[in-house]
Amino acid sequence: MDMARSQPALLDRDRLVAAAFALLEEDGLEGLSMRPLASRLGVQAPALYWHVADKSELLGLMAKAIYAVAYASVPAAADWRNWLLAFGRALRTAFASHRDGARLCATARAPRALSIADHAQTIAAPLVALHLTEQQALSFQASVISFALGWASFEANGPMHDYLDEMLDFDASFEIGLQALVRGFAI
Amino acid sequence: MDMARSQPALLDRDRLVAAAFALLEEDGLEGLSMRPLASRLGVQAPALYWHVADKSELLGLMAKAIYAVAYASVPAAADWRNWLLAFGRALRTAFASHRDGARLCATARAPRALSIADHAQTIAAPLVALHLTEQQALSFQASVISFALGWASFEANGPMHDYLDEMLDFDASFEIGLQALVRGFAI
DNA sequence: ACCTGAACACCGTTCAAGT
DNA sequence: ACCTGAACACCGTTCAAGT
Repeated sequence: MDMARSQPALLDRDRLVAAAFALLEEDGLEGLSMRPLASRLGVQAPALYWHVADKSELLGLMAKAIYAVAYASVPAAADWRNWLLAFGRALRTAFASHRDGARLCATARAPRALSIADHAQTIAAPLVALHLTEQQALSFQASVISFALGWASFEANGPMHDYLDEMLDFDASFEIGLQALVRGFAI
Repeated sequence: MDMARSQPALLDRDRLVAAAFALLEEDGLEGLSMRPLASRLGVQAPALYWHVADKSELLGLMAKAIYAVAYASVPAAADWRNWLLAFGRALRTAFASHRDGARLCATARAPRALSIADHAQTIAAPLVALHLTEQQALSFQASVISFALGWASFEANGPMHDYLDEMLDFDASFEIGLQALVRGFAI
């Protein structure tokens, strides 16, 4: 009835996270605060706390979304090494696809997992399908994530980037490191 | 003369950074703020801005100190692979030796380097002495730092740590990743 | 069930002024 | 040269109260 209120419709976690990403893009991680986020959603700041326990939960949801994109964009692979290579590249892309994405993921506390064992299985699944044990799958994945996250952190660090840019080919060196890592895993 | 004022003596950057580390240990990265830091030094908050341009410079100095400890603790090595292995372990130890050390280093912007070329040479020196080119030295080091920083970030992430602790041996998996990485570098 | 208004206890930083 | 006092423009979060 009231078409004048063109704004909100529904305020759920998904809209909240989407608006948070938009704000992140515009103002960076330091600009991502509750009051501007609320006003972007046509609402007062305390309203956000109905949908989310606190800011750190929001950051956790954002990090989770970034990882989800990376996992989803790994194509089917012929063997576990190729899966890990594609996963590493997908992670780097996912971190770089949002302003301060790497810093966000390095800062964010992991969202409380539902069932621990279930979740581990889900994460390990694509590698277990390619004949790794669950232990190996988790261990190798942890290494690839660490490498990609650390690398993306450096790349996004302004002064560090400018400093290294003159003597380092970021794309080529990332590729060298990733391939060294994945090739070095023994089973 | 005035022994009652047992406090400050001198307020220089070194005392500032030392106090900041002490505060970090007690209250973590979110507790590291300018007013408590100042009062710990027996001074008002604005006084800090005489010694440091802003908080991000302070964080940069802290990160630099952590890296300096890691570099200094790498023993002489017989070849560049062993140097990189020792460096990777030293980094992990250095990050873990302060509460939120990894998050601090992932967040901090690099301090403005003096002379770019000089600094690169200094950093590359131990590896160049072991017969790598400066390009290789910087590239391989960047990969090892990325891996160690990313790994330490995970390890320090409370929920993530608890979640993975049941099915992952952190020490062993770090060693596997580091060795895979360093062994994989070709020259 | 979902949101507002008002408040609490903080932040980082600037700047005139003191010594 | 080094520091204080006071202020500005913010924070995250709680909580009673509204609808």
